[in-house]
Amino acid sequence: MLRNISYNTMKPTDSEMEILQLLWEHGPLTVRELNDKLNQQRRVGYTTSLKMMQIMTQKGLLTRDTALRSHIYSPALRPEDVQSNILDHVLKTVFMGDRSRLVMQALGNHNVTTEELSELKALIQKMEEK
Amino acid sequence: MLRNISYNTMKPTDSEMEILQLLWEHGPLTVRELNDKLNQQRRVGYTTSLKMMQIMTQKGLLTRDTALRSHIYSPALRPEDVQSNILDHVLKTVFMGDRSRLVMQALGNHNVTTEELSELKALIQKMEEK
DNA sequence: TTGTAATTACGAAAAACTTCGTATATATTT
DNA sequence: AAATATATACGAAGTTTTTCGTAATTACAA
Repeated sequence: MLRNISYNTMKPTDSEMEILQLLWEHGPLTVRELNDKLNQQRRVGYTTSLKMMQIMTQKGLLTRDTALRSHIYSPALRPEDVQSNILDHVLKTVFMGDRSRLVMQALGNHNVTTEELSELKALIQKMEEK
Repeated sequence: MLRNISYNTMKPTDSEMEILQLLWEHGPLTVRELNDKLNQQRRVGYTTSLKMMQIMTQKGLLTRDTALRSHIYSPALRPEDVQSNILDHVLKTVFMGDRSRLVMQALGNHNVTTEELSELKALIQKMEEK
């Protein structure tokens, strides 16, 4: 259960998402480690990453272990929860609440693997049973 | 066909989306009309709306007819195009490119009407045929 | 016609987000 | 032990977005 997380916290900015992504993917990291990974994507100063992560910790997006000199940061939220919240927001503000339109848009104009297709069919099956 | 539209233009801010939504829904509007509608949702000053719409026009998000004293503003982009662009962005930055995860998330935990279900099935059918 | 209301243009303050420099502390190396 | 390297804290500058006040202009009404 998520508690003490404000609505805004659940809608991270693009820069915050970059950091969350890396932490979700590569587990708990020090600032140094994260900054190195970030710099494989674009040039960012060390203290910039540090400051971002400190702010994100304050906002409740990250937690950190300060036992050692190099603090170790972890994401405070599960990807599903952030994804769900952002998608709801996009649904409301961009798609005027039209969920099937969103899904169509997500599927249409794109190559979908047969694997994805069967996943989808399974899900639909499950929904029809209710 | 979209011309001279930068990547950023296609990713409007939340405030810009509010205005686009109203224009998409209620057709071309004067600043006064739009500001009235906006104020049914939240308190916004008239000149705030005016400035936003002027900036959005400059960015290429809106067009305007200045023939009369009260300029008449229209959206410059079709909802589908903006929606598609934003969804691609969310897919990349929030869902790490995992499209079926996004679709599952959009469908899961929510009531989907039987109508939406058959729409979906039809779409899947179509995709399987290719 | 003179004053009142409504409109646009525009500058700039306010707020939110991003970036970094500097100071300070802690560890490591020579 | 002294010099060097690495870490955190923190203030503040830089950017972008949002908000609004004021001035100038145009229409409308008394």
